[in-house]
Parts: sequence; C-alpha cells; structure tokens
Amino acid sequence: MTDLLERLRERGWRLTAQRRIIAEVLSGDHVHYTADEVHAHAVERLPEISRATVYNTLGELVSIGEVLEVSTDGRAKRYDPNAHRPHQHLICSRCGTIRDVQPRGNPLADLPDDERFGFAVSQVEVTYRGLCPSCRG
Amino acid sequence: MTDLLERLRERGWRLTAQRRIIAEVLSGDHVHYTADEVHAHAVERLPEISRATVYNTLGELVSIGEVLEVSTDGRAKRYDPNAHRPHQHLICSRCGTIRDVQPRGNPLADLPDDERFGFAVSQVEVTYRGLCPSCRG
DNA sequence: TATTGACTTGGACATTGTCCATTGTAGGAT
DNA sequence: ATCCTACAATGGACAATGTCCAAGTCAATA
Ligand SMILES: [Mn+2]
Ligand SMILES: [Mn+2]
Ligand SMILES: [Zn+2]
Ligand SMILES: [Zn+2]
Repeated sequence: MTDLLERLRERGWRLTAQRRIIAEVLSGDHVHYTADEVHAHAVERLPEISRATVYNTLGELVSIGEVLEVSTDGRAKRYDPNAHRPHQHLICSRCGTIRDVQPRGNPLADLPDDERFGFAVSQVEVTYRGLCPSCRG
Repeated sequence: MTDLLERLRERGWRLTAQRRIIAEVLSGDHVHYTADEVHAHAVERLPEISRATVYNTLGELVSIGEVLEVSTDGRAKRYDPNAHRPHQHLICSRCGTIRDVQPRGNPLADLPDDERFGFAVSQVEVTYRGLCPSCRG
C-alpha cells in the first residue's frame, strides 16, 4: 500500500527497501501471515532480507497501530494489515484459512455488568470456527 | 476433583500418582494454568514428575474433552478444567488474570449468513479485555 | 506375586521469538 | 554531488514453549 508507506514517512520512518517490501507483502484483503510467511514472501523479492528485520518491522507496525497481531491457535502469531476497520475472524478448523468478518451489534454490550468482576472492559475479540467450503466435502 | 478421576477410571485410564496430582492441580474455579505452571505446582507434591508427563496428560485430557485449551496471547497455551459449562474469558490487559464469564445471548447468532463465506460455522470464542480492579489505580 | 501393556522419564530436537554487537545506508547538511 | 551520522539491517547466539523417542517402571488384573 502506498498510503501505508506515506503514513510511515510522515511518522519519520526511513523508507528502506526492506520496509517497502514488507508493506507490499502485507497489502491485500484477508491477509494474515505469520512472521516467517512474511519473511518467505519478502525473500522472493529481496533475497538478503533477514528474519530479525521482519520481526522488528512487524513489531513496530503493531506498536503504532498500523498492523494487528492475531493469536489464533497458540502457534505463530499472525499479522493483519486491516487495522483501521474493526472486525473479527472466521477460521477454518481444518485448513486454517482466515476471513475477516463483521458480526452485527456490539459484542462488548453482551457482557452484563454482574459478569464483569469490577473490570473496566474495553476490548473484545471474537473468533468463529467452522469448515470452509472446500473443507466440507 | 474426585469426579474427574472417577470419569478417567471409567474410561480405562490407569490412575497413576502423576495423573492424580495433575487432576488436583487443575481443580477449582477460574483456573487457567500453562503447562509449565501445572508442572511447577505438581512438582511441589511429586518432585520427580516430568515435563513430558504433564504435556502428555494435558494433551490427552484435551483430546477427550475433559480440559479446554485456551490460547490467550500467543505465548504458552493455558489449560481450563471448566470444560463442561460453555463460557468465555475476561482477561486483564495488565496482569493477565483470567476470569470465566457468561455473556448473554448466543454469540454464534450474531454472524449474519452473508458474512459466513459458505463456512459451516460451529463454534465461537469470545475474549474480553480490560483492567481488573487491582490494576486500575 | 507374577505378568504385561500402558505409563513415565530424561534428553534430544523443533519451532517461534528475542537480543545484541557489528555493519550498512537514507536522507539531511554542505 | 558528496559527506555525515543517527537510524536501520544483519547474522547468530540465546530463550521459551512444545514434540518425540528409546528405555525403564508400575497399576491392574488374574
Ligand atoms: Mn483480519
Ligand atoms: Mn475458562
Ligand atoms: Zn478449510
Ligand atoms: Zn490486573
């Protein structure tokens, strides 16, 4: 995304070849790569890019809110470029495919006060699971 | 819990000292230990119990549905003995405390058909996050 | 109390992620 | 156009979590 690179420049980031490639790998809809998947794709266009740079850059993108970190399965974390439109995830239990989805209503509102244990609840993540069209055969 | 051990015996499990201790560590409400935390508690009562046995036993308990595996943060998985009453989780963003909670309604029903992408959706996990009473000071 | 197949053990190995000393370079200054 | 330098990239050691296996041990049955 050129707009992502533009926002990074405005934040004072140096636009290195590595950062351009990582931004490019992260563009598109329903993209939820692990760090090593991002690295594998990046290496195709910039063979000498290191794992450390991919981890560093993803961590920085997460910390400024341009990318979301998604922990779906206790395995590797996944990185989600769709950080500006709140959404939830639908995951195939068999092949692992992940889709962005938009449930109706506000999930936060479904937790009654007497179930909040005095917490100041500010955020909610919803993960739907099931079989995708190709996996139910 | 004695009833857990009873159910395991009915399934033909050998009731070893290791399994008794692990079942004991996993008893109580709002218990969500990592495998290594289970091991640390178990070692207090049975110093020679091995990590491998704890991992094996937890994995078996999960596969028969007596314990739930919860991936809260992309770090270590947590093991939840409250497997017979469906519930969701409320987690403190600061100290990590986890409480079992019961949202109202059926979260599955909030995903419209046109947001299901042809999936056969069968399960939903909801994680609420916020600050617990001691952490908002 | 002897038998035996299920269980446990320790340690090697795998995956995912972090850290750091060194080397390289983007972008402003001249 | 070239130089400077603070910021970024690199490779490899290390850490945390989890898996696997060959060998030894023991719970339950008879
Ligand atoms: Mn997403
Ligand atoms: Mn729970
Ligand atoms: Zn699938
Ligand atoms: Zn707290």
